[in-house]
This record gives sequence, structure tokens and C-alpha cells, in this order.
Amino acid sequence: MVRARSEERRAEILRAALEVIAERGYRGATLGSVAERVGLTQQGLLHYFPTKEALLIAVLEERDRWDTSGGRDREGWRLDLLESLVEYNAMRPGIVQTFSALLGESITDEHPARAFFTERYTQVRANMAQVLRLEFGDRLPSGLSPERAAPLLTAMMDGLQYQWLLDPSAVDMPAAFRDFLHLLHGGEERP
Amino acid sequence: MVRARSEERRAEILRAALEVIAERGYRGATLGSVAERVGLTQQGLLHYFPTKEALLIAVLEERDRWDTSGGRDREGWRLDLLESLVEYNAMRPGIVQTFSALLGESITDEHPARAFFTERYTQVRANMAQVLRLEFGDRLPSGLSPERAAPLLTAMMDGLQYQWLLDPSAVDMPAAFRDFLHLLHGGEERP
DNA sequence: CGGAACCTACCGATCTACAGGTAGGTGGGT
DNA sequence: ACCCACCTACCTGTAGATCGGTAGGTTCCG
Repeated sequence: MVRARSEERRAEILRAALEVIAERGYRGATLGSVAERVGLTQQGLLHYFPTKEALLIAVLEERDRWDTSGGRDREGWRLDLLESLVEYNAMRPGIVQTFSALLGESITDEHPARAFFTERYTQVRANMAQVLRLEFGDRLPSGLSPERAAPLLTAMMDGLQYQWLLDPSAVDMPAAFRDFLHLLHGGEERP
Repeated sequence: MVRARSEERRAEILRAALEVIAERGYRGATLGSVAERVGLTQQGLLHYFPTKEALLIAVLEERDRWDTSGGRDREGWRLDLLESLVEYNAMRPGIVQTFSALLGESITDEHPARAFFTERYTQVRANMAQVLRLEFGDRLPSGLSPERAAPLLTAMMDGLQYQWLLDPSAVDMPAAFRDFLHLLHGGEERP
């Protein structure tokens, strides 16, 4: 079955692209270096993905598929699952680095991932709000509405990732995130 | 006075570089486009900054000088000044975009700004801890120590910036930051 | 059963476009 | 006379993309 082999190849390429983007960002990544990693020439790679941008899109879509499937509930995340997600991320610097690099680049003008991230963050905030509503109802202990707290939750995850990627020994990402959740819960008891 | 003119030119170049980096990131920025913006040729620019990396370093150093001087107290920031800093930032998307883009890129391997950001974040966390200690003493209302809360404060500022840059209409950055400060203060009264 | 027609998965050569950087000037101000 | 602030010309490298193959397999038809 030739189809299967081909799909496998594509998957290999996507994985390699993920690595290279983590190491150098999208702009710094070259088709040649991705190709090399899977034992192809640059032209061979272009047989699977006609342009560099198409490759990026495929990477982003795969990510989308990934976190629209595993790790989620019927109606989204739950707060304790978020906590384990952060722990999980702390064990895969590669993936975190890829998407942090892409997020960073995406804010520049006309970046091909910009639309993707803009859209995705609206969606993530909505998800987060729902998670919070599920956990706290219409008001968090602090008095904040889930909708107001959602961007904070999102920002915390991203912000911690940057600090952690720059200097993993200086920031215990999962612990810090737990501290934040503790804050959302209203503080009080000593951690 | 030629000296003055020269310094002025350098400053112009730095400002232009800031803009171009905001638009395309460091890797995407070209010497030519920076030069063009100040009415020079690329080679004319290289007269002032011998390499692209030297220009970047100068940009980073200027930033360092900027926020080691203005906006600070003798012993660092105060919490309410941080709040106005965020408000101030919300009025200068350009600058925020430059440094968010650079932060994003800097996590990739061998990026010339990586050391700068790593070092700077250790320092920022220390500053933040001191701000918090000044405001709350050795325990925040939540029971967290200033040192544990410092990375959270830092992460929140960065994380909100990305969301805001991607979609300013979707996130009221200053308001969100105030919400977070409210959280640090222990919540309670309704905003 | 054999072969023409076609498809898939590539590779080599090559094009175009910049990009960063160097060498060696020129011209105006002091 | 000199030097600072530039410029022109140029070199080298690299990146993405196109073109035109070729080798191997698959399909279909007589």
C-alpha cells in the first residue's frame, strides 16, 4: 500500500519540521534542513508540501488536531487537567519551544501564522472561561467573572513557558502554575 | 559639533531598527530596510554599526538603559508604577511588539539575544520580588512568598502582551493586569 | 500474458532574489 | 591636510522555487 507509506513520510516530515522550527523559528528554519533530517533533498520535500508556508500550515493544523482530541473532555478542559497539561509540557521542551517560538514570531506583520494564533487564542480564552465556570460558577472567589479571568489563565501559561524555556533551572513551571491556581482559588491555606 | 550629529544619527537608526524588528522580528529584519528608513544605504548604516548583531545589541542596551532609568524608584519599581507601566505600554504597541518579538525569537538556539533575555529575566524576577516585598512584606495575602509570586507577575505581563498584540480589541491589557493585581491583593471586594 | 499509458516519489540543475559584508573610494567640514 | 560620514561596486552565500527528468510501480486493454 503506497498511500500508507506516503502518509508516514508526511508525518516524519512534520515531526522534523517541528524540531527545526523549535531550534530556529519559522523564519530561521530552512526547507533544506528539514529535508535533510528525513533523508530527502529540499526538492523531495517540496513534493509533499508545495511551499514552505504550506508546511507551516500543516504543522499548525496537526497541533490543532492534537489538542482538539486528546487531553480534553467532552466540553473542554477541566482545571486539574490543565495542571497536568502544564506538567506534561514541562517534560517536552521541544514542543513547547516550537509553539512559543511561533507565537513570538506570529505577532510580527504578515506572519503566516498570525491568523492562526489570533483565532486560536479567542477560542482558547473561551475554553478557559468555560473551564473556570465549570469549576467556580459565575464568580471566582476573587469576584472575577470567568470571562475576565480567562485571559489571565492563558497569559500565565504562556508567560511561564518563556521564562522556563530561557532558564529551566530558574523557574519551576508546574509549581508556579499551581501557585497561580491557588491564587485563583482564593489563596488562604499555606502551600 | 559633529559628535552631536553623529549621536543623533545613531539614535535615529536605533529607532528605525526598533520599528523594523517590530514588523518582522530580528531574523526577518534586513539592514537595508532599516537603512532606508533613515535615508541611508545599507553600507552607510554599517558605518555606524559594523554588523547586524551589533545593531541588535545596541537596541537591547538602549532598552536596558531606558528601563534602568526612567519609571523607576531608587530601589526599583513600585506596584502601582507597574500598573501605569502596563497602561503606558498599551499606548505604544510598537515597543511592546519589538520586545515581544525578540523574546519569542530568543528562545531559539543560539539566538544573539538569548543571553540578554535570560539574564534580564533573572533580574526582572528579583526586582519583582522586591516590589512585592515592599508592598506585602514576606507573605502575600495568599500566603505566597514574594519570590514565588515574582515569576507569576512577570509571566502575566508578558503573556497578556502576546494576546493583546494579536488582537487588541479582544483583550483590555491594563484592565486584565489590574485584575491580576487584585488577585494578588487577595481578591474580596468586587471590581 | 504483454505492453502501452499513467502515476508516485523522488533528484539534479538551475533561476531569482536577496542578505550580510568588504574594499575602496569621494566630498564637505574643521 | 585630514577625517568623518557616507556611497558605489562588488563578492559570497543561501533560500525558496521551478523545470525537467528517471526509476519503479499500477492499471487497463487486447
